[in-house]
Amino acid sequence: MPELPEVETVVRGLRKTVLGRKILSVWIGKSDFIDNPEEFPLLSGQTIAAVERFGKFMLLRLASGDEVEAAATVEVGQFVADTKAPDVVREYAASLLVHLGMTGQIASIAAEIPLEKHTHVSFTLDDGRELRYTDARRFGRMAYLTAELLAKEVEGAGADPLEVSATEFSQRVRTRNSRIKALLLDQSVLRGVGNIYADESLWRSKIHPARVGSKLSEKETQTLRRALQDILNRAIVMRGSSISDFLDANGEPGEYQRHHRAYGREGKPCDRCRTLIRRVIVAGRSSHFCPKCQPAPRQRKSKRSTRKLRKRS
DNA sequence: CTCGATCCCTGGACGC
DNA sequence: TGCGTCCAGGGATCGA
Repeated sequence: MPELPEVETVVRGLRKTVLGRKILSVWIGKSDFIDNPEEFPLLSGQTIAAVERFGKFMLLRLASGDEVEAAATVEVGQFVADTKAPDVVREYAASLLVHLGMTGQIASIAAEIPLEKHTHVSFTLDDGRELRYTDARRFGRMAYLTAELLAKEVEGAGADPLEVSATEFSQRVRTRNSRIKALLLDQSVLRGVGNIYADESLWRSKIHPARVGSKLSEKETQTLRRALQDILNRAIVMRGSSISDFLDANGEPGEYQRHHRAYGREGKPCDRCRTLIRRVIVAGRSSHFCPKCQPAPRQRKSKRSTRKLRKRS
């Protein structure tokens, strides 16, 4: 599932393949994952002036006519820190927002190659290729946004986990009574973290996923922040984790899944203490952790000590 | 504020 | 071979 490192990997790939390309026409198949498919014809004639990442979102910045020239000065293939994105947003009149959801893929494909079964959007480009969006489960999202709508979209977004300061991270985590796993996954707390990197960073920092944010010590909180940043950076270098069907913009898998220590390792020995990794549901998501290295919190306040087992008919 | 439940969607794993 | 069932999960939404 594409999280920050996977999205960053795709973005870097797209910068090499579609930056500066002009969109000639748009084809849409199924459109129930698109906010405003009826506006997509407006993309025709526009040029992809920049490709940016904002949390798990990708933004294809569009320019028409005069704007193209100005946009030509945008640095190519260079990492663009996105902490200032809310400001940068207004420099483009329009943007295409793309969220890969669980199974989304986007890439520049030679036009003569037949569409795949679940390709739902295809942009014809001026280099004879097509920028295609493929997404079997359609948990992804696309939207054509004016600068104004994009600003609204981005409003209230969490901090960039790679840029967040020690102070801000602490403030965002230690003032909350939610469990840390939920906080890490909450895009209004941090933008870009998903299930894999939440579990990996908690394992690294030896924090149980059900611990409550406000009950973490400052030291634990900063250990977590450093672990998260280090893991995300390493994952980016390895071009993300290929679980299920993540492929980058060149159709190639990432390598970071080989380095997972908790995620997907239920029943396997912890790399630190050999205790078997466990999987439980926290915040509605499966959470992998070492029961020894990541001790469970005392107890959570609950109305009934007996928990109801969900019945299945 | 925080929680759990539910829904969206489809492929893949598994049981029979 | 084929069918039914369950599960995965990001995010929105709703009621408690």
